[in-house]
Parts: sequence; C-alpha cells; structure tokens
Amino acid sequence: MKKYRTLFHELILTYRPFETQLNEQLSKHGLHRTQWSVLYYLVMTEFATSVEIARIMGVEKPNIARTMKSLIEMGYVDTIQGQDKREKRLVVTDKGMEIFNEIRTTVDAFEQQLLLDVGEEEQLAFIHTLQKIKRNLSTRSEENK
Amino acid sequence: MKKYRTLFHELILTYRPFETQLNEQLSKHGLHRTQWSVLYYLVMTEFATSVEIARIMGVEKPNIARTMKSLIEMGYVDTIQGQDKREKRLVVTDKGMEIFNEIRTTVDAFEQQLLLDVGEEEQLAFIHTLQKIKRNLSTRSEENK
DNA sequence: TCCATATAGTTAACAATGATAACTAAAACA
DNA sequence: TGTTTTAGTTATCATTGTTAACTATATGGA
Repeated sequence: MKKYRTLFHELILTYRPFETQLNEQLSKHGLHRTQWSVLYYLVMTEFATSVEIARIMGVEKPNIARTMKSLIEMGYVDTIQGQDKREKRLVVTDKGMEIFNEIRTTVDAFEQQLLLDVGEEEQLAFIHTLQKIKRNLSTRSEENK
Repeated sequence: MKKYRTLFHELILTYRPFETQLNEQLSKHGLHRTQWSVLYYLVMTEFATSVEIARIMGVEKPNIARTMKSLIEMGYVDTIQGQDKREKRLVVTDKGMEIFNEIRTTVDAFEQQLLLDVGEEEQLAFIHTLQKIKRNLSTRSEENK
C-alpha cells in the first residue's frame, strides 16, 4: 500500500469505529452519542441554554432542539423560564443525574479499554494536540465569516 | 464548568468540525468525505475489491457499494472482472487520478492549516496514539464475535 | 461428484445526525 | 418608536452509517 500523508485518514479511521462502539455502550442505557454529549455538557455547565450548548458543541441550534426534546421526554432534563423571556434555562433532573452517573461508569470503563496501553503523559499530549487542532479549526471558521 | 475525564469529549469536539470543514474543502471538487476516502484507499491499494476497501475502512459493504456507484458514475473509477467471477476489481481512471491529485493539494493545504502549531514530532506522537486506540477498538470488536 | 457453506456484490429500507430556511417572540439599540 | 438581533421551534433535506434479503460464484467435505 502506497503512502503519502496519513494523519487525516488515521483520524477518520479511528473516529468512526470509536463512534460506533461508543454508541453500542450507550445503547445499554437507551441513549445515543448526541444525547450523551448534550447531557454531559448540561451537567458540566449546570444551567445553560440551548444556544450555549450549541456553541460549546459546535453544531447548529436545531440539532440541540431535537436532542433536548428527547431528553426532556425521557425525563432527564427540565426547562426553566429565564428572566430573559426568550430563554429557557435547562436543568438536569434527579433522574437525569442518575442515568448520567450510570453512563459515566460504562463510558469510563470503555475509555480505559481504549487507553490500556496509552500512558498518562501520552494521553495528556494527545488531548493537547487535539485542542490545538480544535483551536485551528475554529480560527479557520472565524476567518471565513 | 465542571470536569472529570475529557478525552472522549475532546475527540468528538474536534472531529465534528474537522469533518464539516473537510467536507467544505472537498465540495470545491464536488466530492464528499466518503467518496474522498474511498478514492484515497483505491489509489493506495491500486487494485482492490469493494470488500477489501470495506475492511480497510471498517464499514459495511453497502456503504462502499453506494459510494463506488457514484465514483463510477463520475468516471473516476472503473471495474474489471476478476478471475474469481464474483469479484470486481476496482481501478482508478486517469480522470480519477487527476481529481485525486487536485484534491490532495487542497487537502494538504487544509491539513497544514490545522497542524500549523503542531511540530513534526508531536504529529507523529499523535498518529501513534491514534493507532493504539484504533488497535484497541479493533481488538474489542474482535472479542465480541 | 454433489451438497452445504461461505463469500462478493447488490438493493431496499431505516436511523442518526448534521445542515439550512423560515418562522415567532422577546430584547436591545439607535 | 422602529429596526435589528437573539432564542427557540418546526420542517425539510443530505450524508452516511446500519441490517436484511437476495443472487451468483466458489470452496470444502461426505
């Protein structure tokens, strides 16, 4: 097999099965990746709006609206009218915190399997590079506005 | 914002905009990510079948069939009957090689922008970690068979 | 040699998740 | 006050993954 540059293709080749298997893990708890991500960022931010979550996740509003709708239906999230009457503040319910902690256990175990032979320092370096790439991506998209 | 473990979320948070912007670049040439990936692996392997490409890319056969169909329609790929009559060997046409090289230029430039502040060694370390994770993913999925 | 099984490829249908467009209601600004 | 911006919703579409069911060919064991 020929070669020239491989970083992009390696990234894609790693990410896809990662996503597939992450979804397998999450399906044990009845959630998909996007629902898990949104729930995660809701817990992390504690009192965010849809727009804030969309911004953090780098996706458009309607995606969050759809996912949020399902999380609310499942009873994991509640909305609270903000004092700005356009806003809906989103809070994770007790039930939501419960499933969040359950899933966290599953996901942590999965993550540990994937990082079995990746030392602590190597993990940090990896995250660090990811963040650089992420920053460069957002710089690029800023510039094209 | 709270924190516990971040690697997975960082990966997702980086990959998604990466894919979006990669698609933006590829759209200049009228292709999508999957078409580009398949074309790439066809060029790298030189004389593969759909099944071989599917295995390399870690996706199911119908995905490749669909993508291949579009690449053939666009005149970038041709099929050749293998001596095993079930097989179709796939070859990249001259036109396919042309667009491949054009896109490579675009994609290389894009990649360079994303890796602007990532040194050569850091890039290698990053790929190395990606490959470890990829290997652990495929070990996991082997075990669940 | 013949039958059972495996493999290559296709088609159809569905699910998840991204995007854009068009809209309402509220807020902010000039 | 009137214009513009912002938060959120709904509808719709595109891409890309999956599984199921099928045909045709090859292979391997009784």
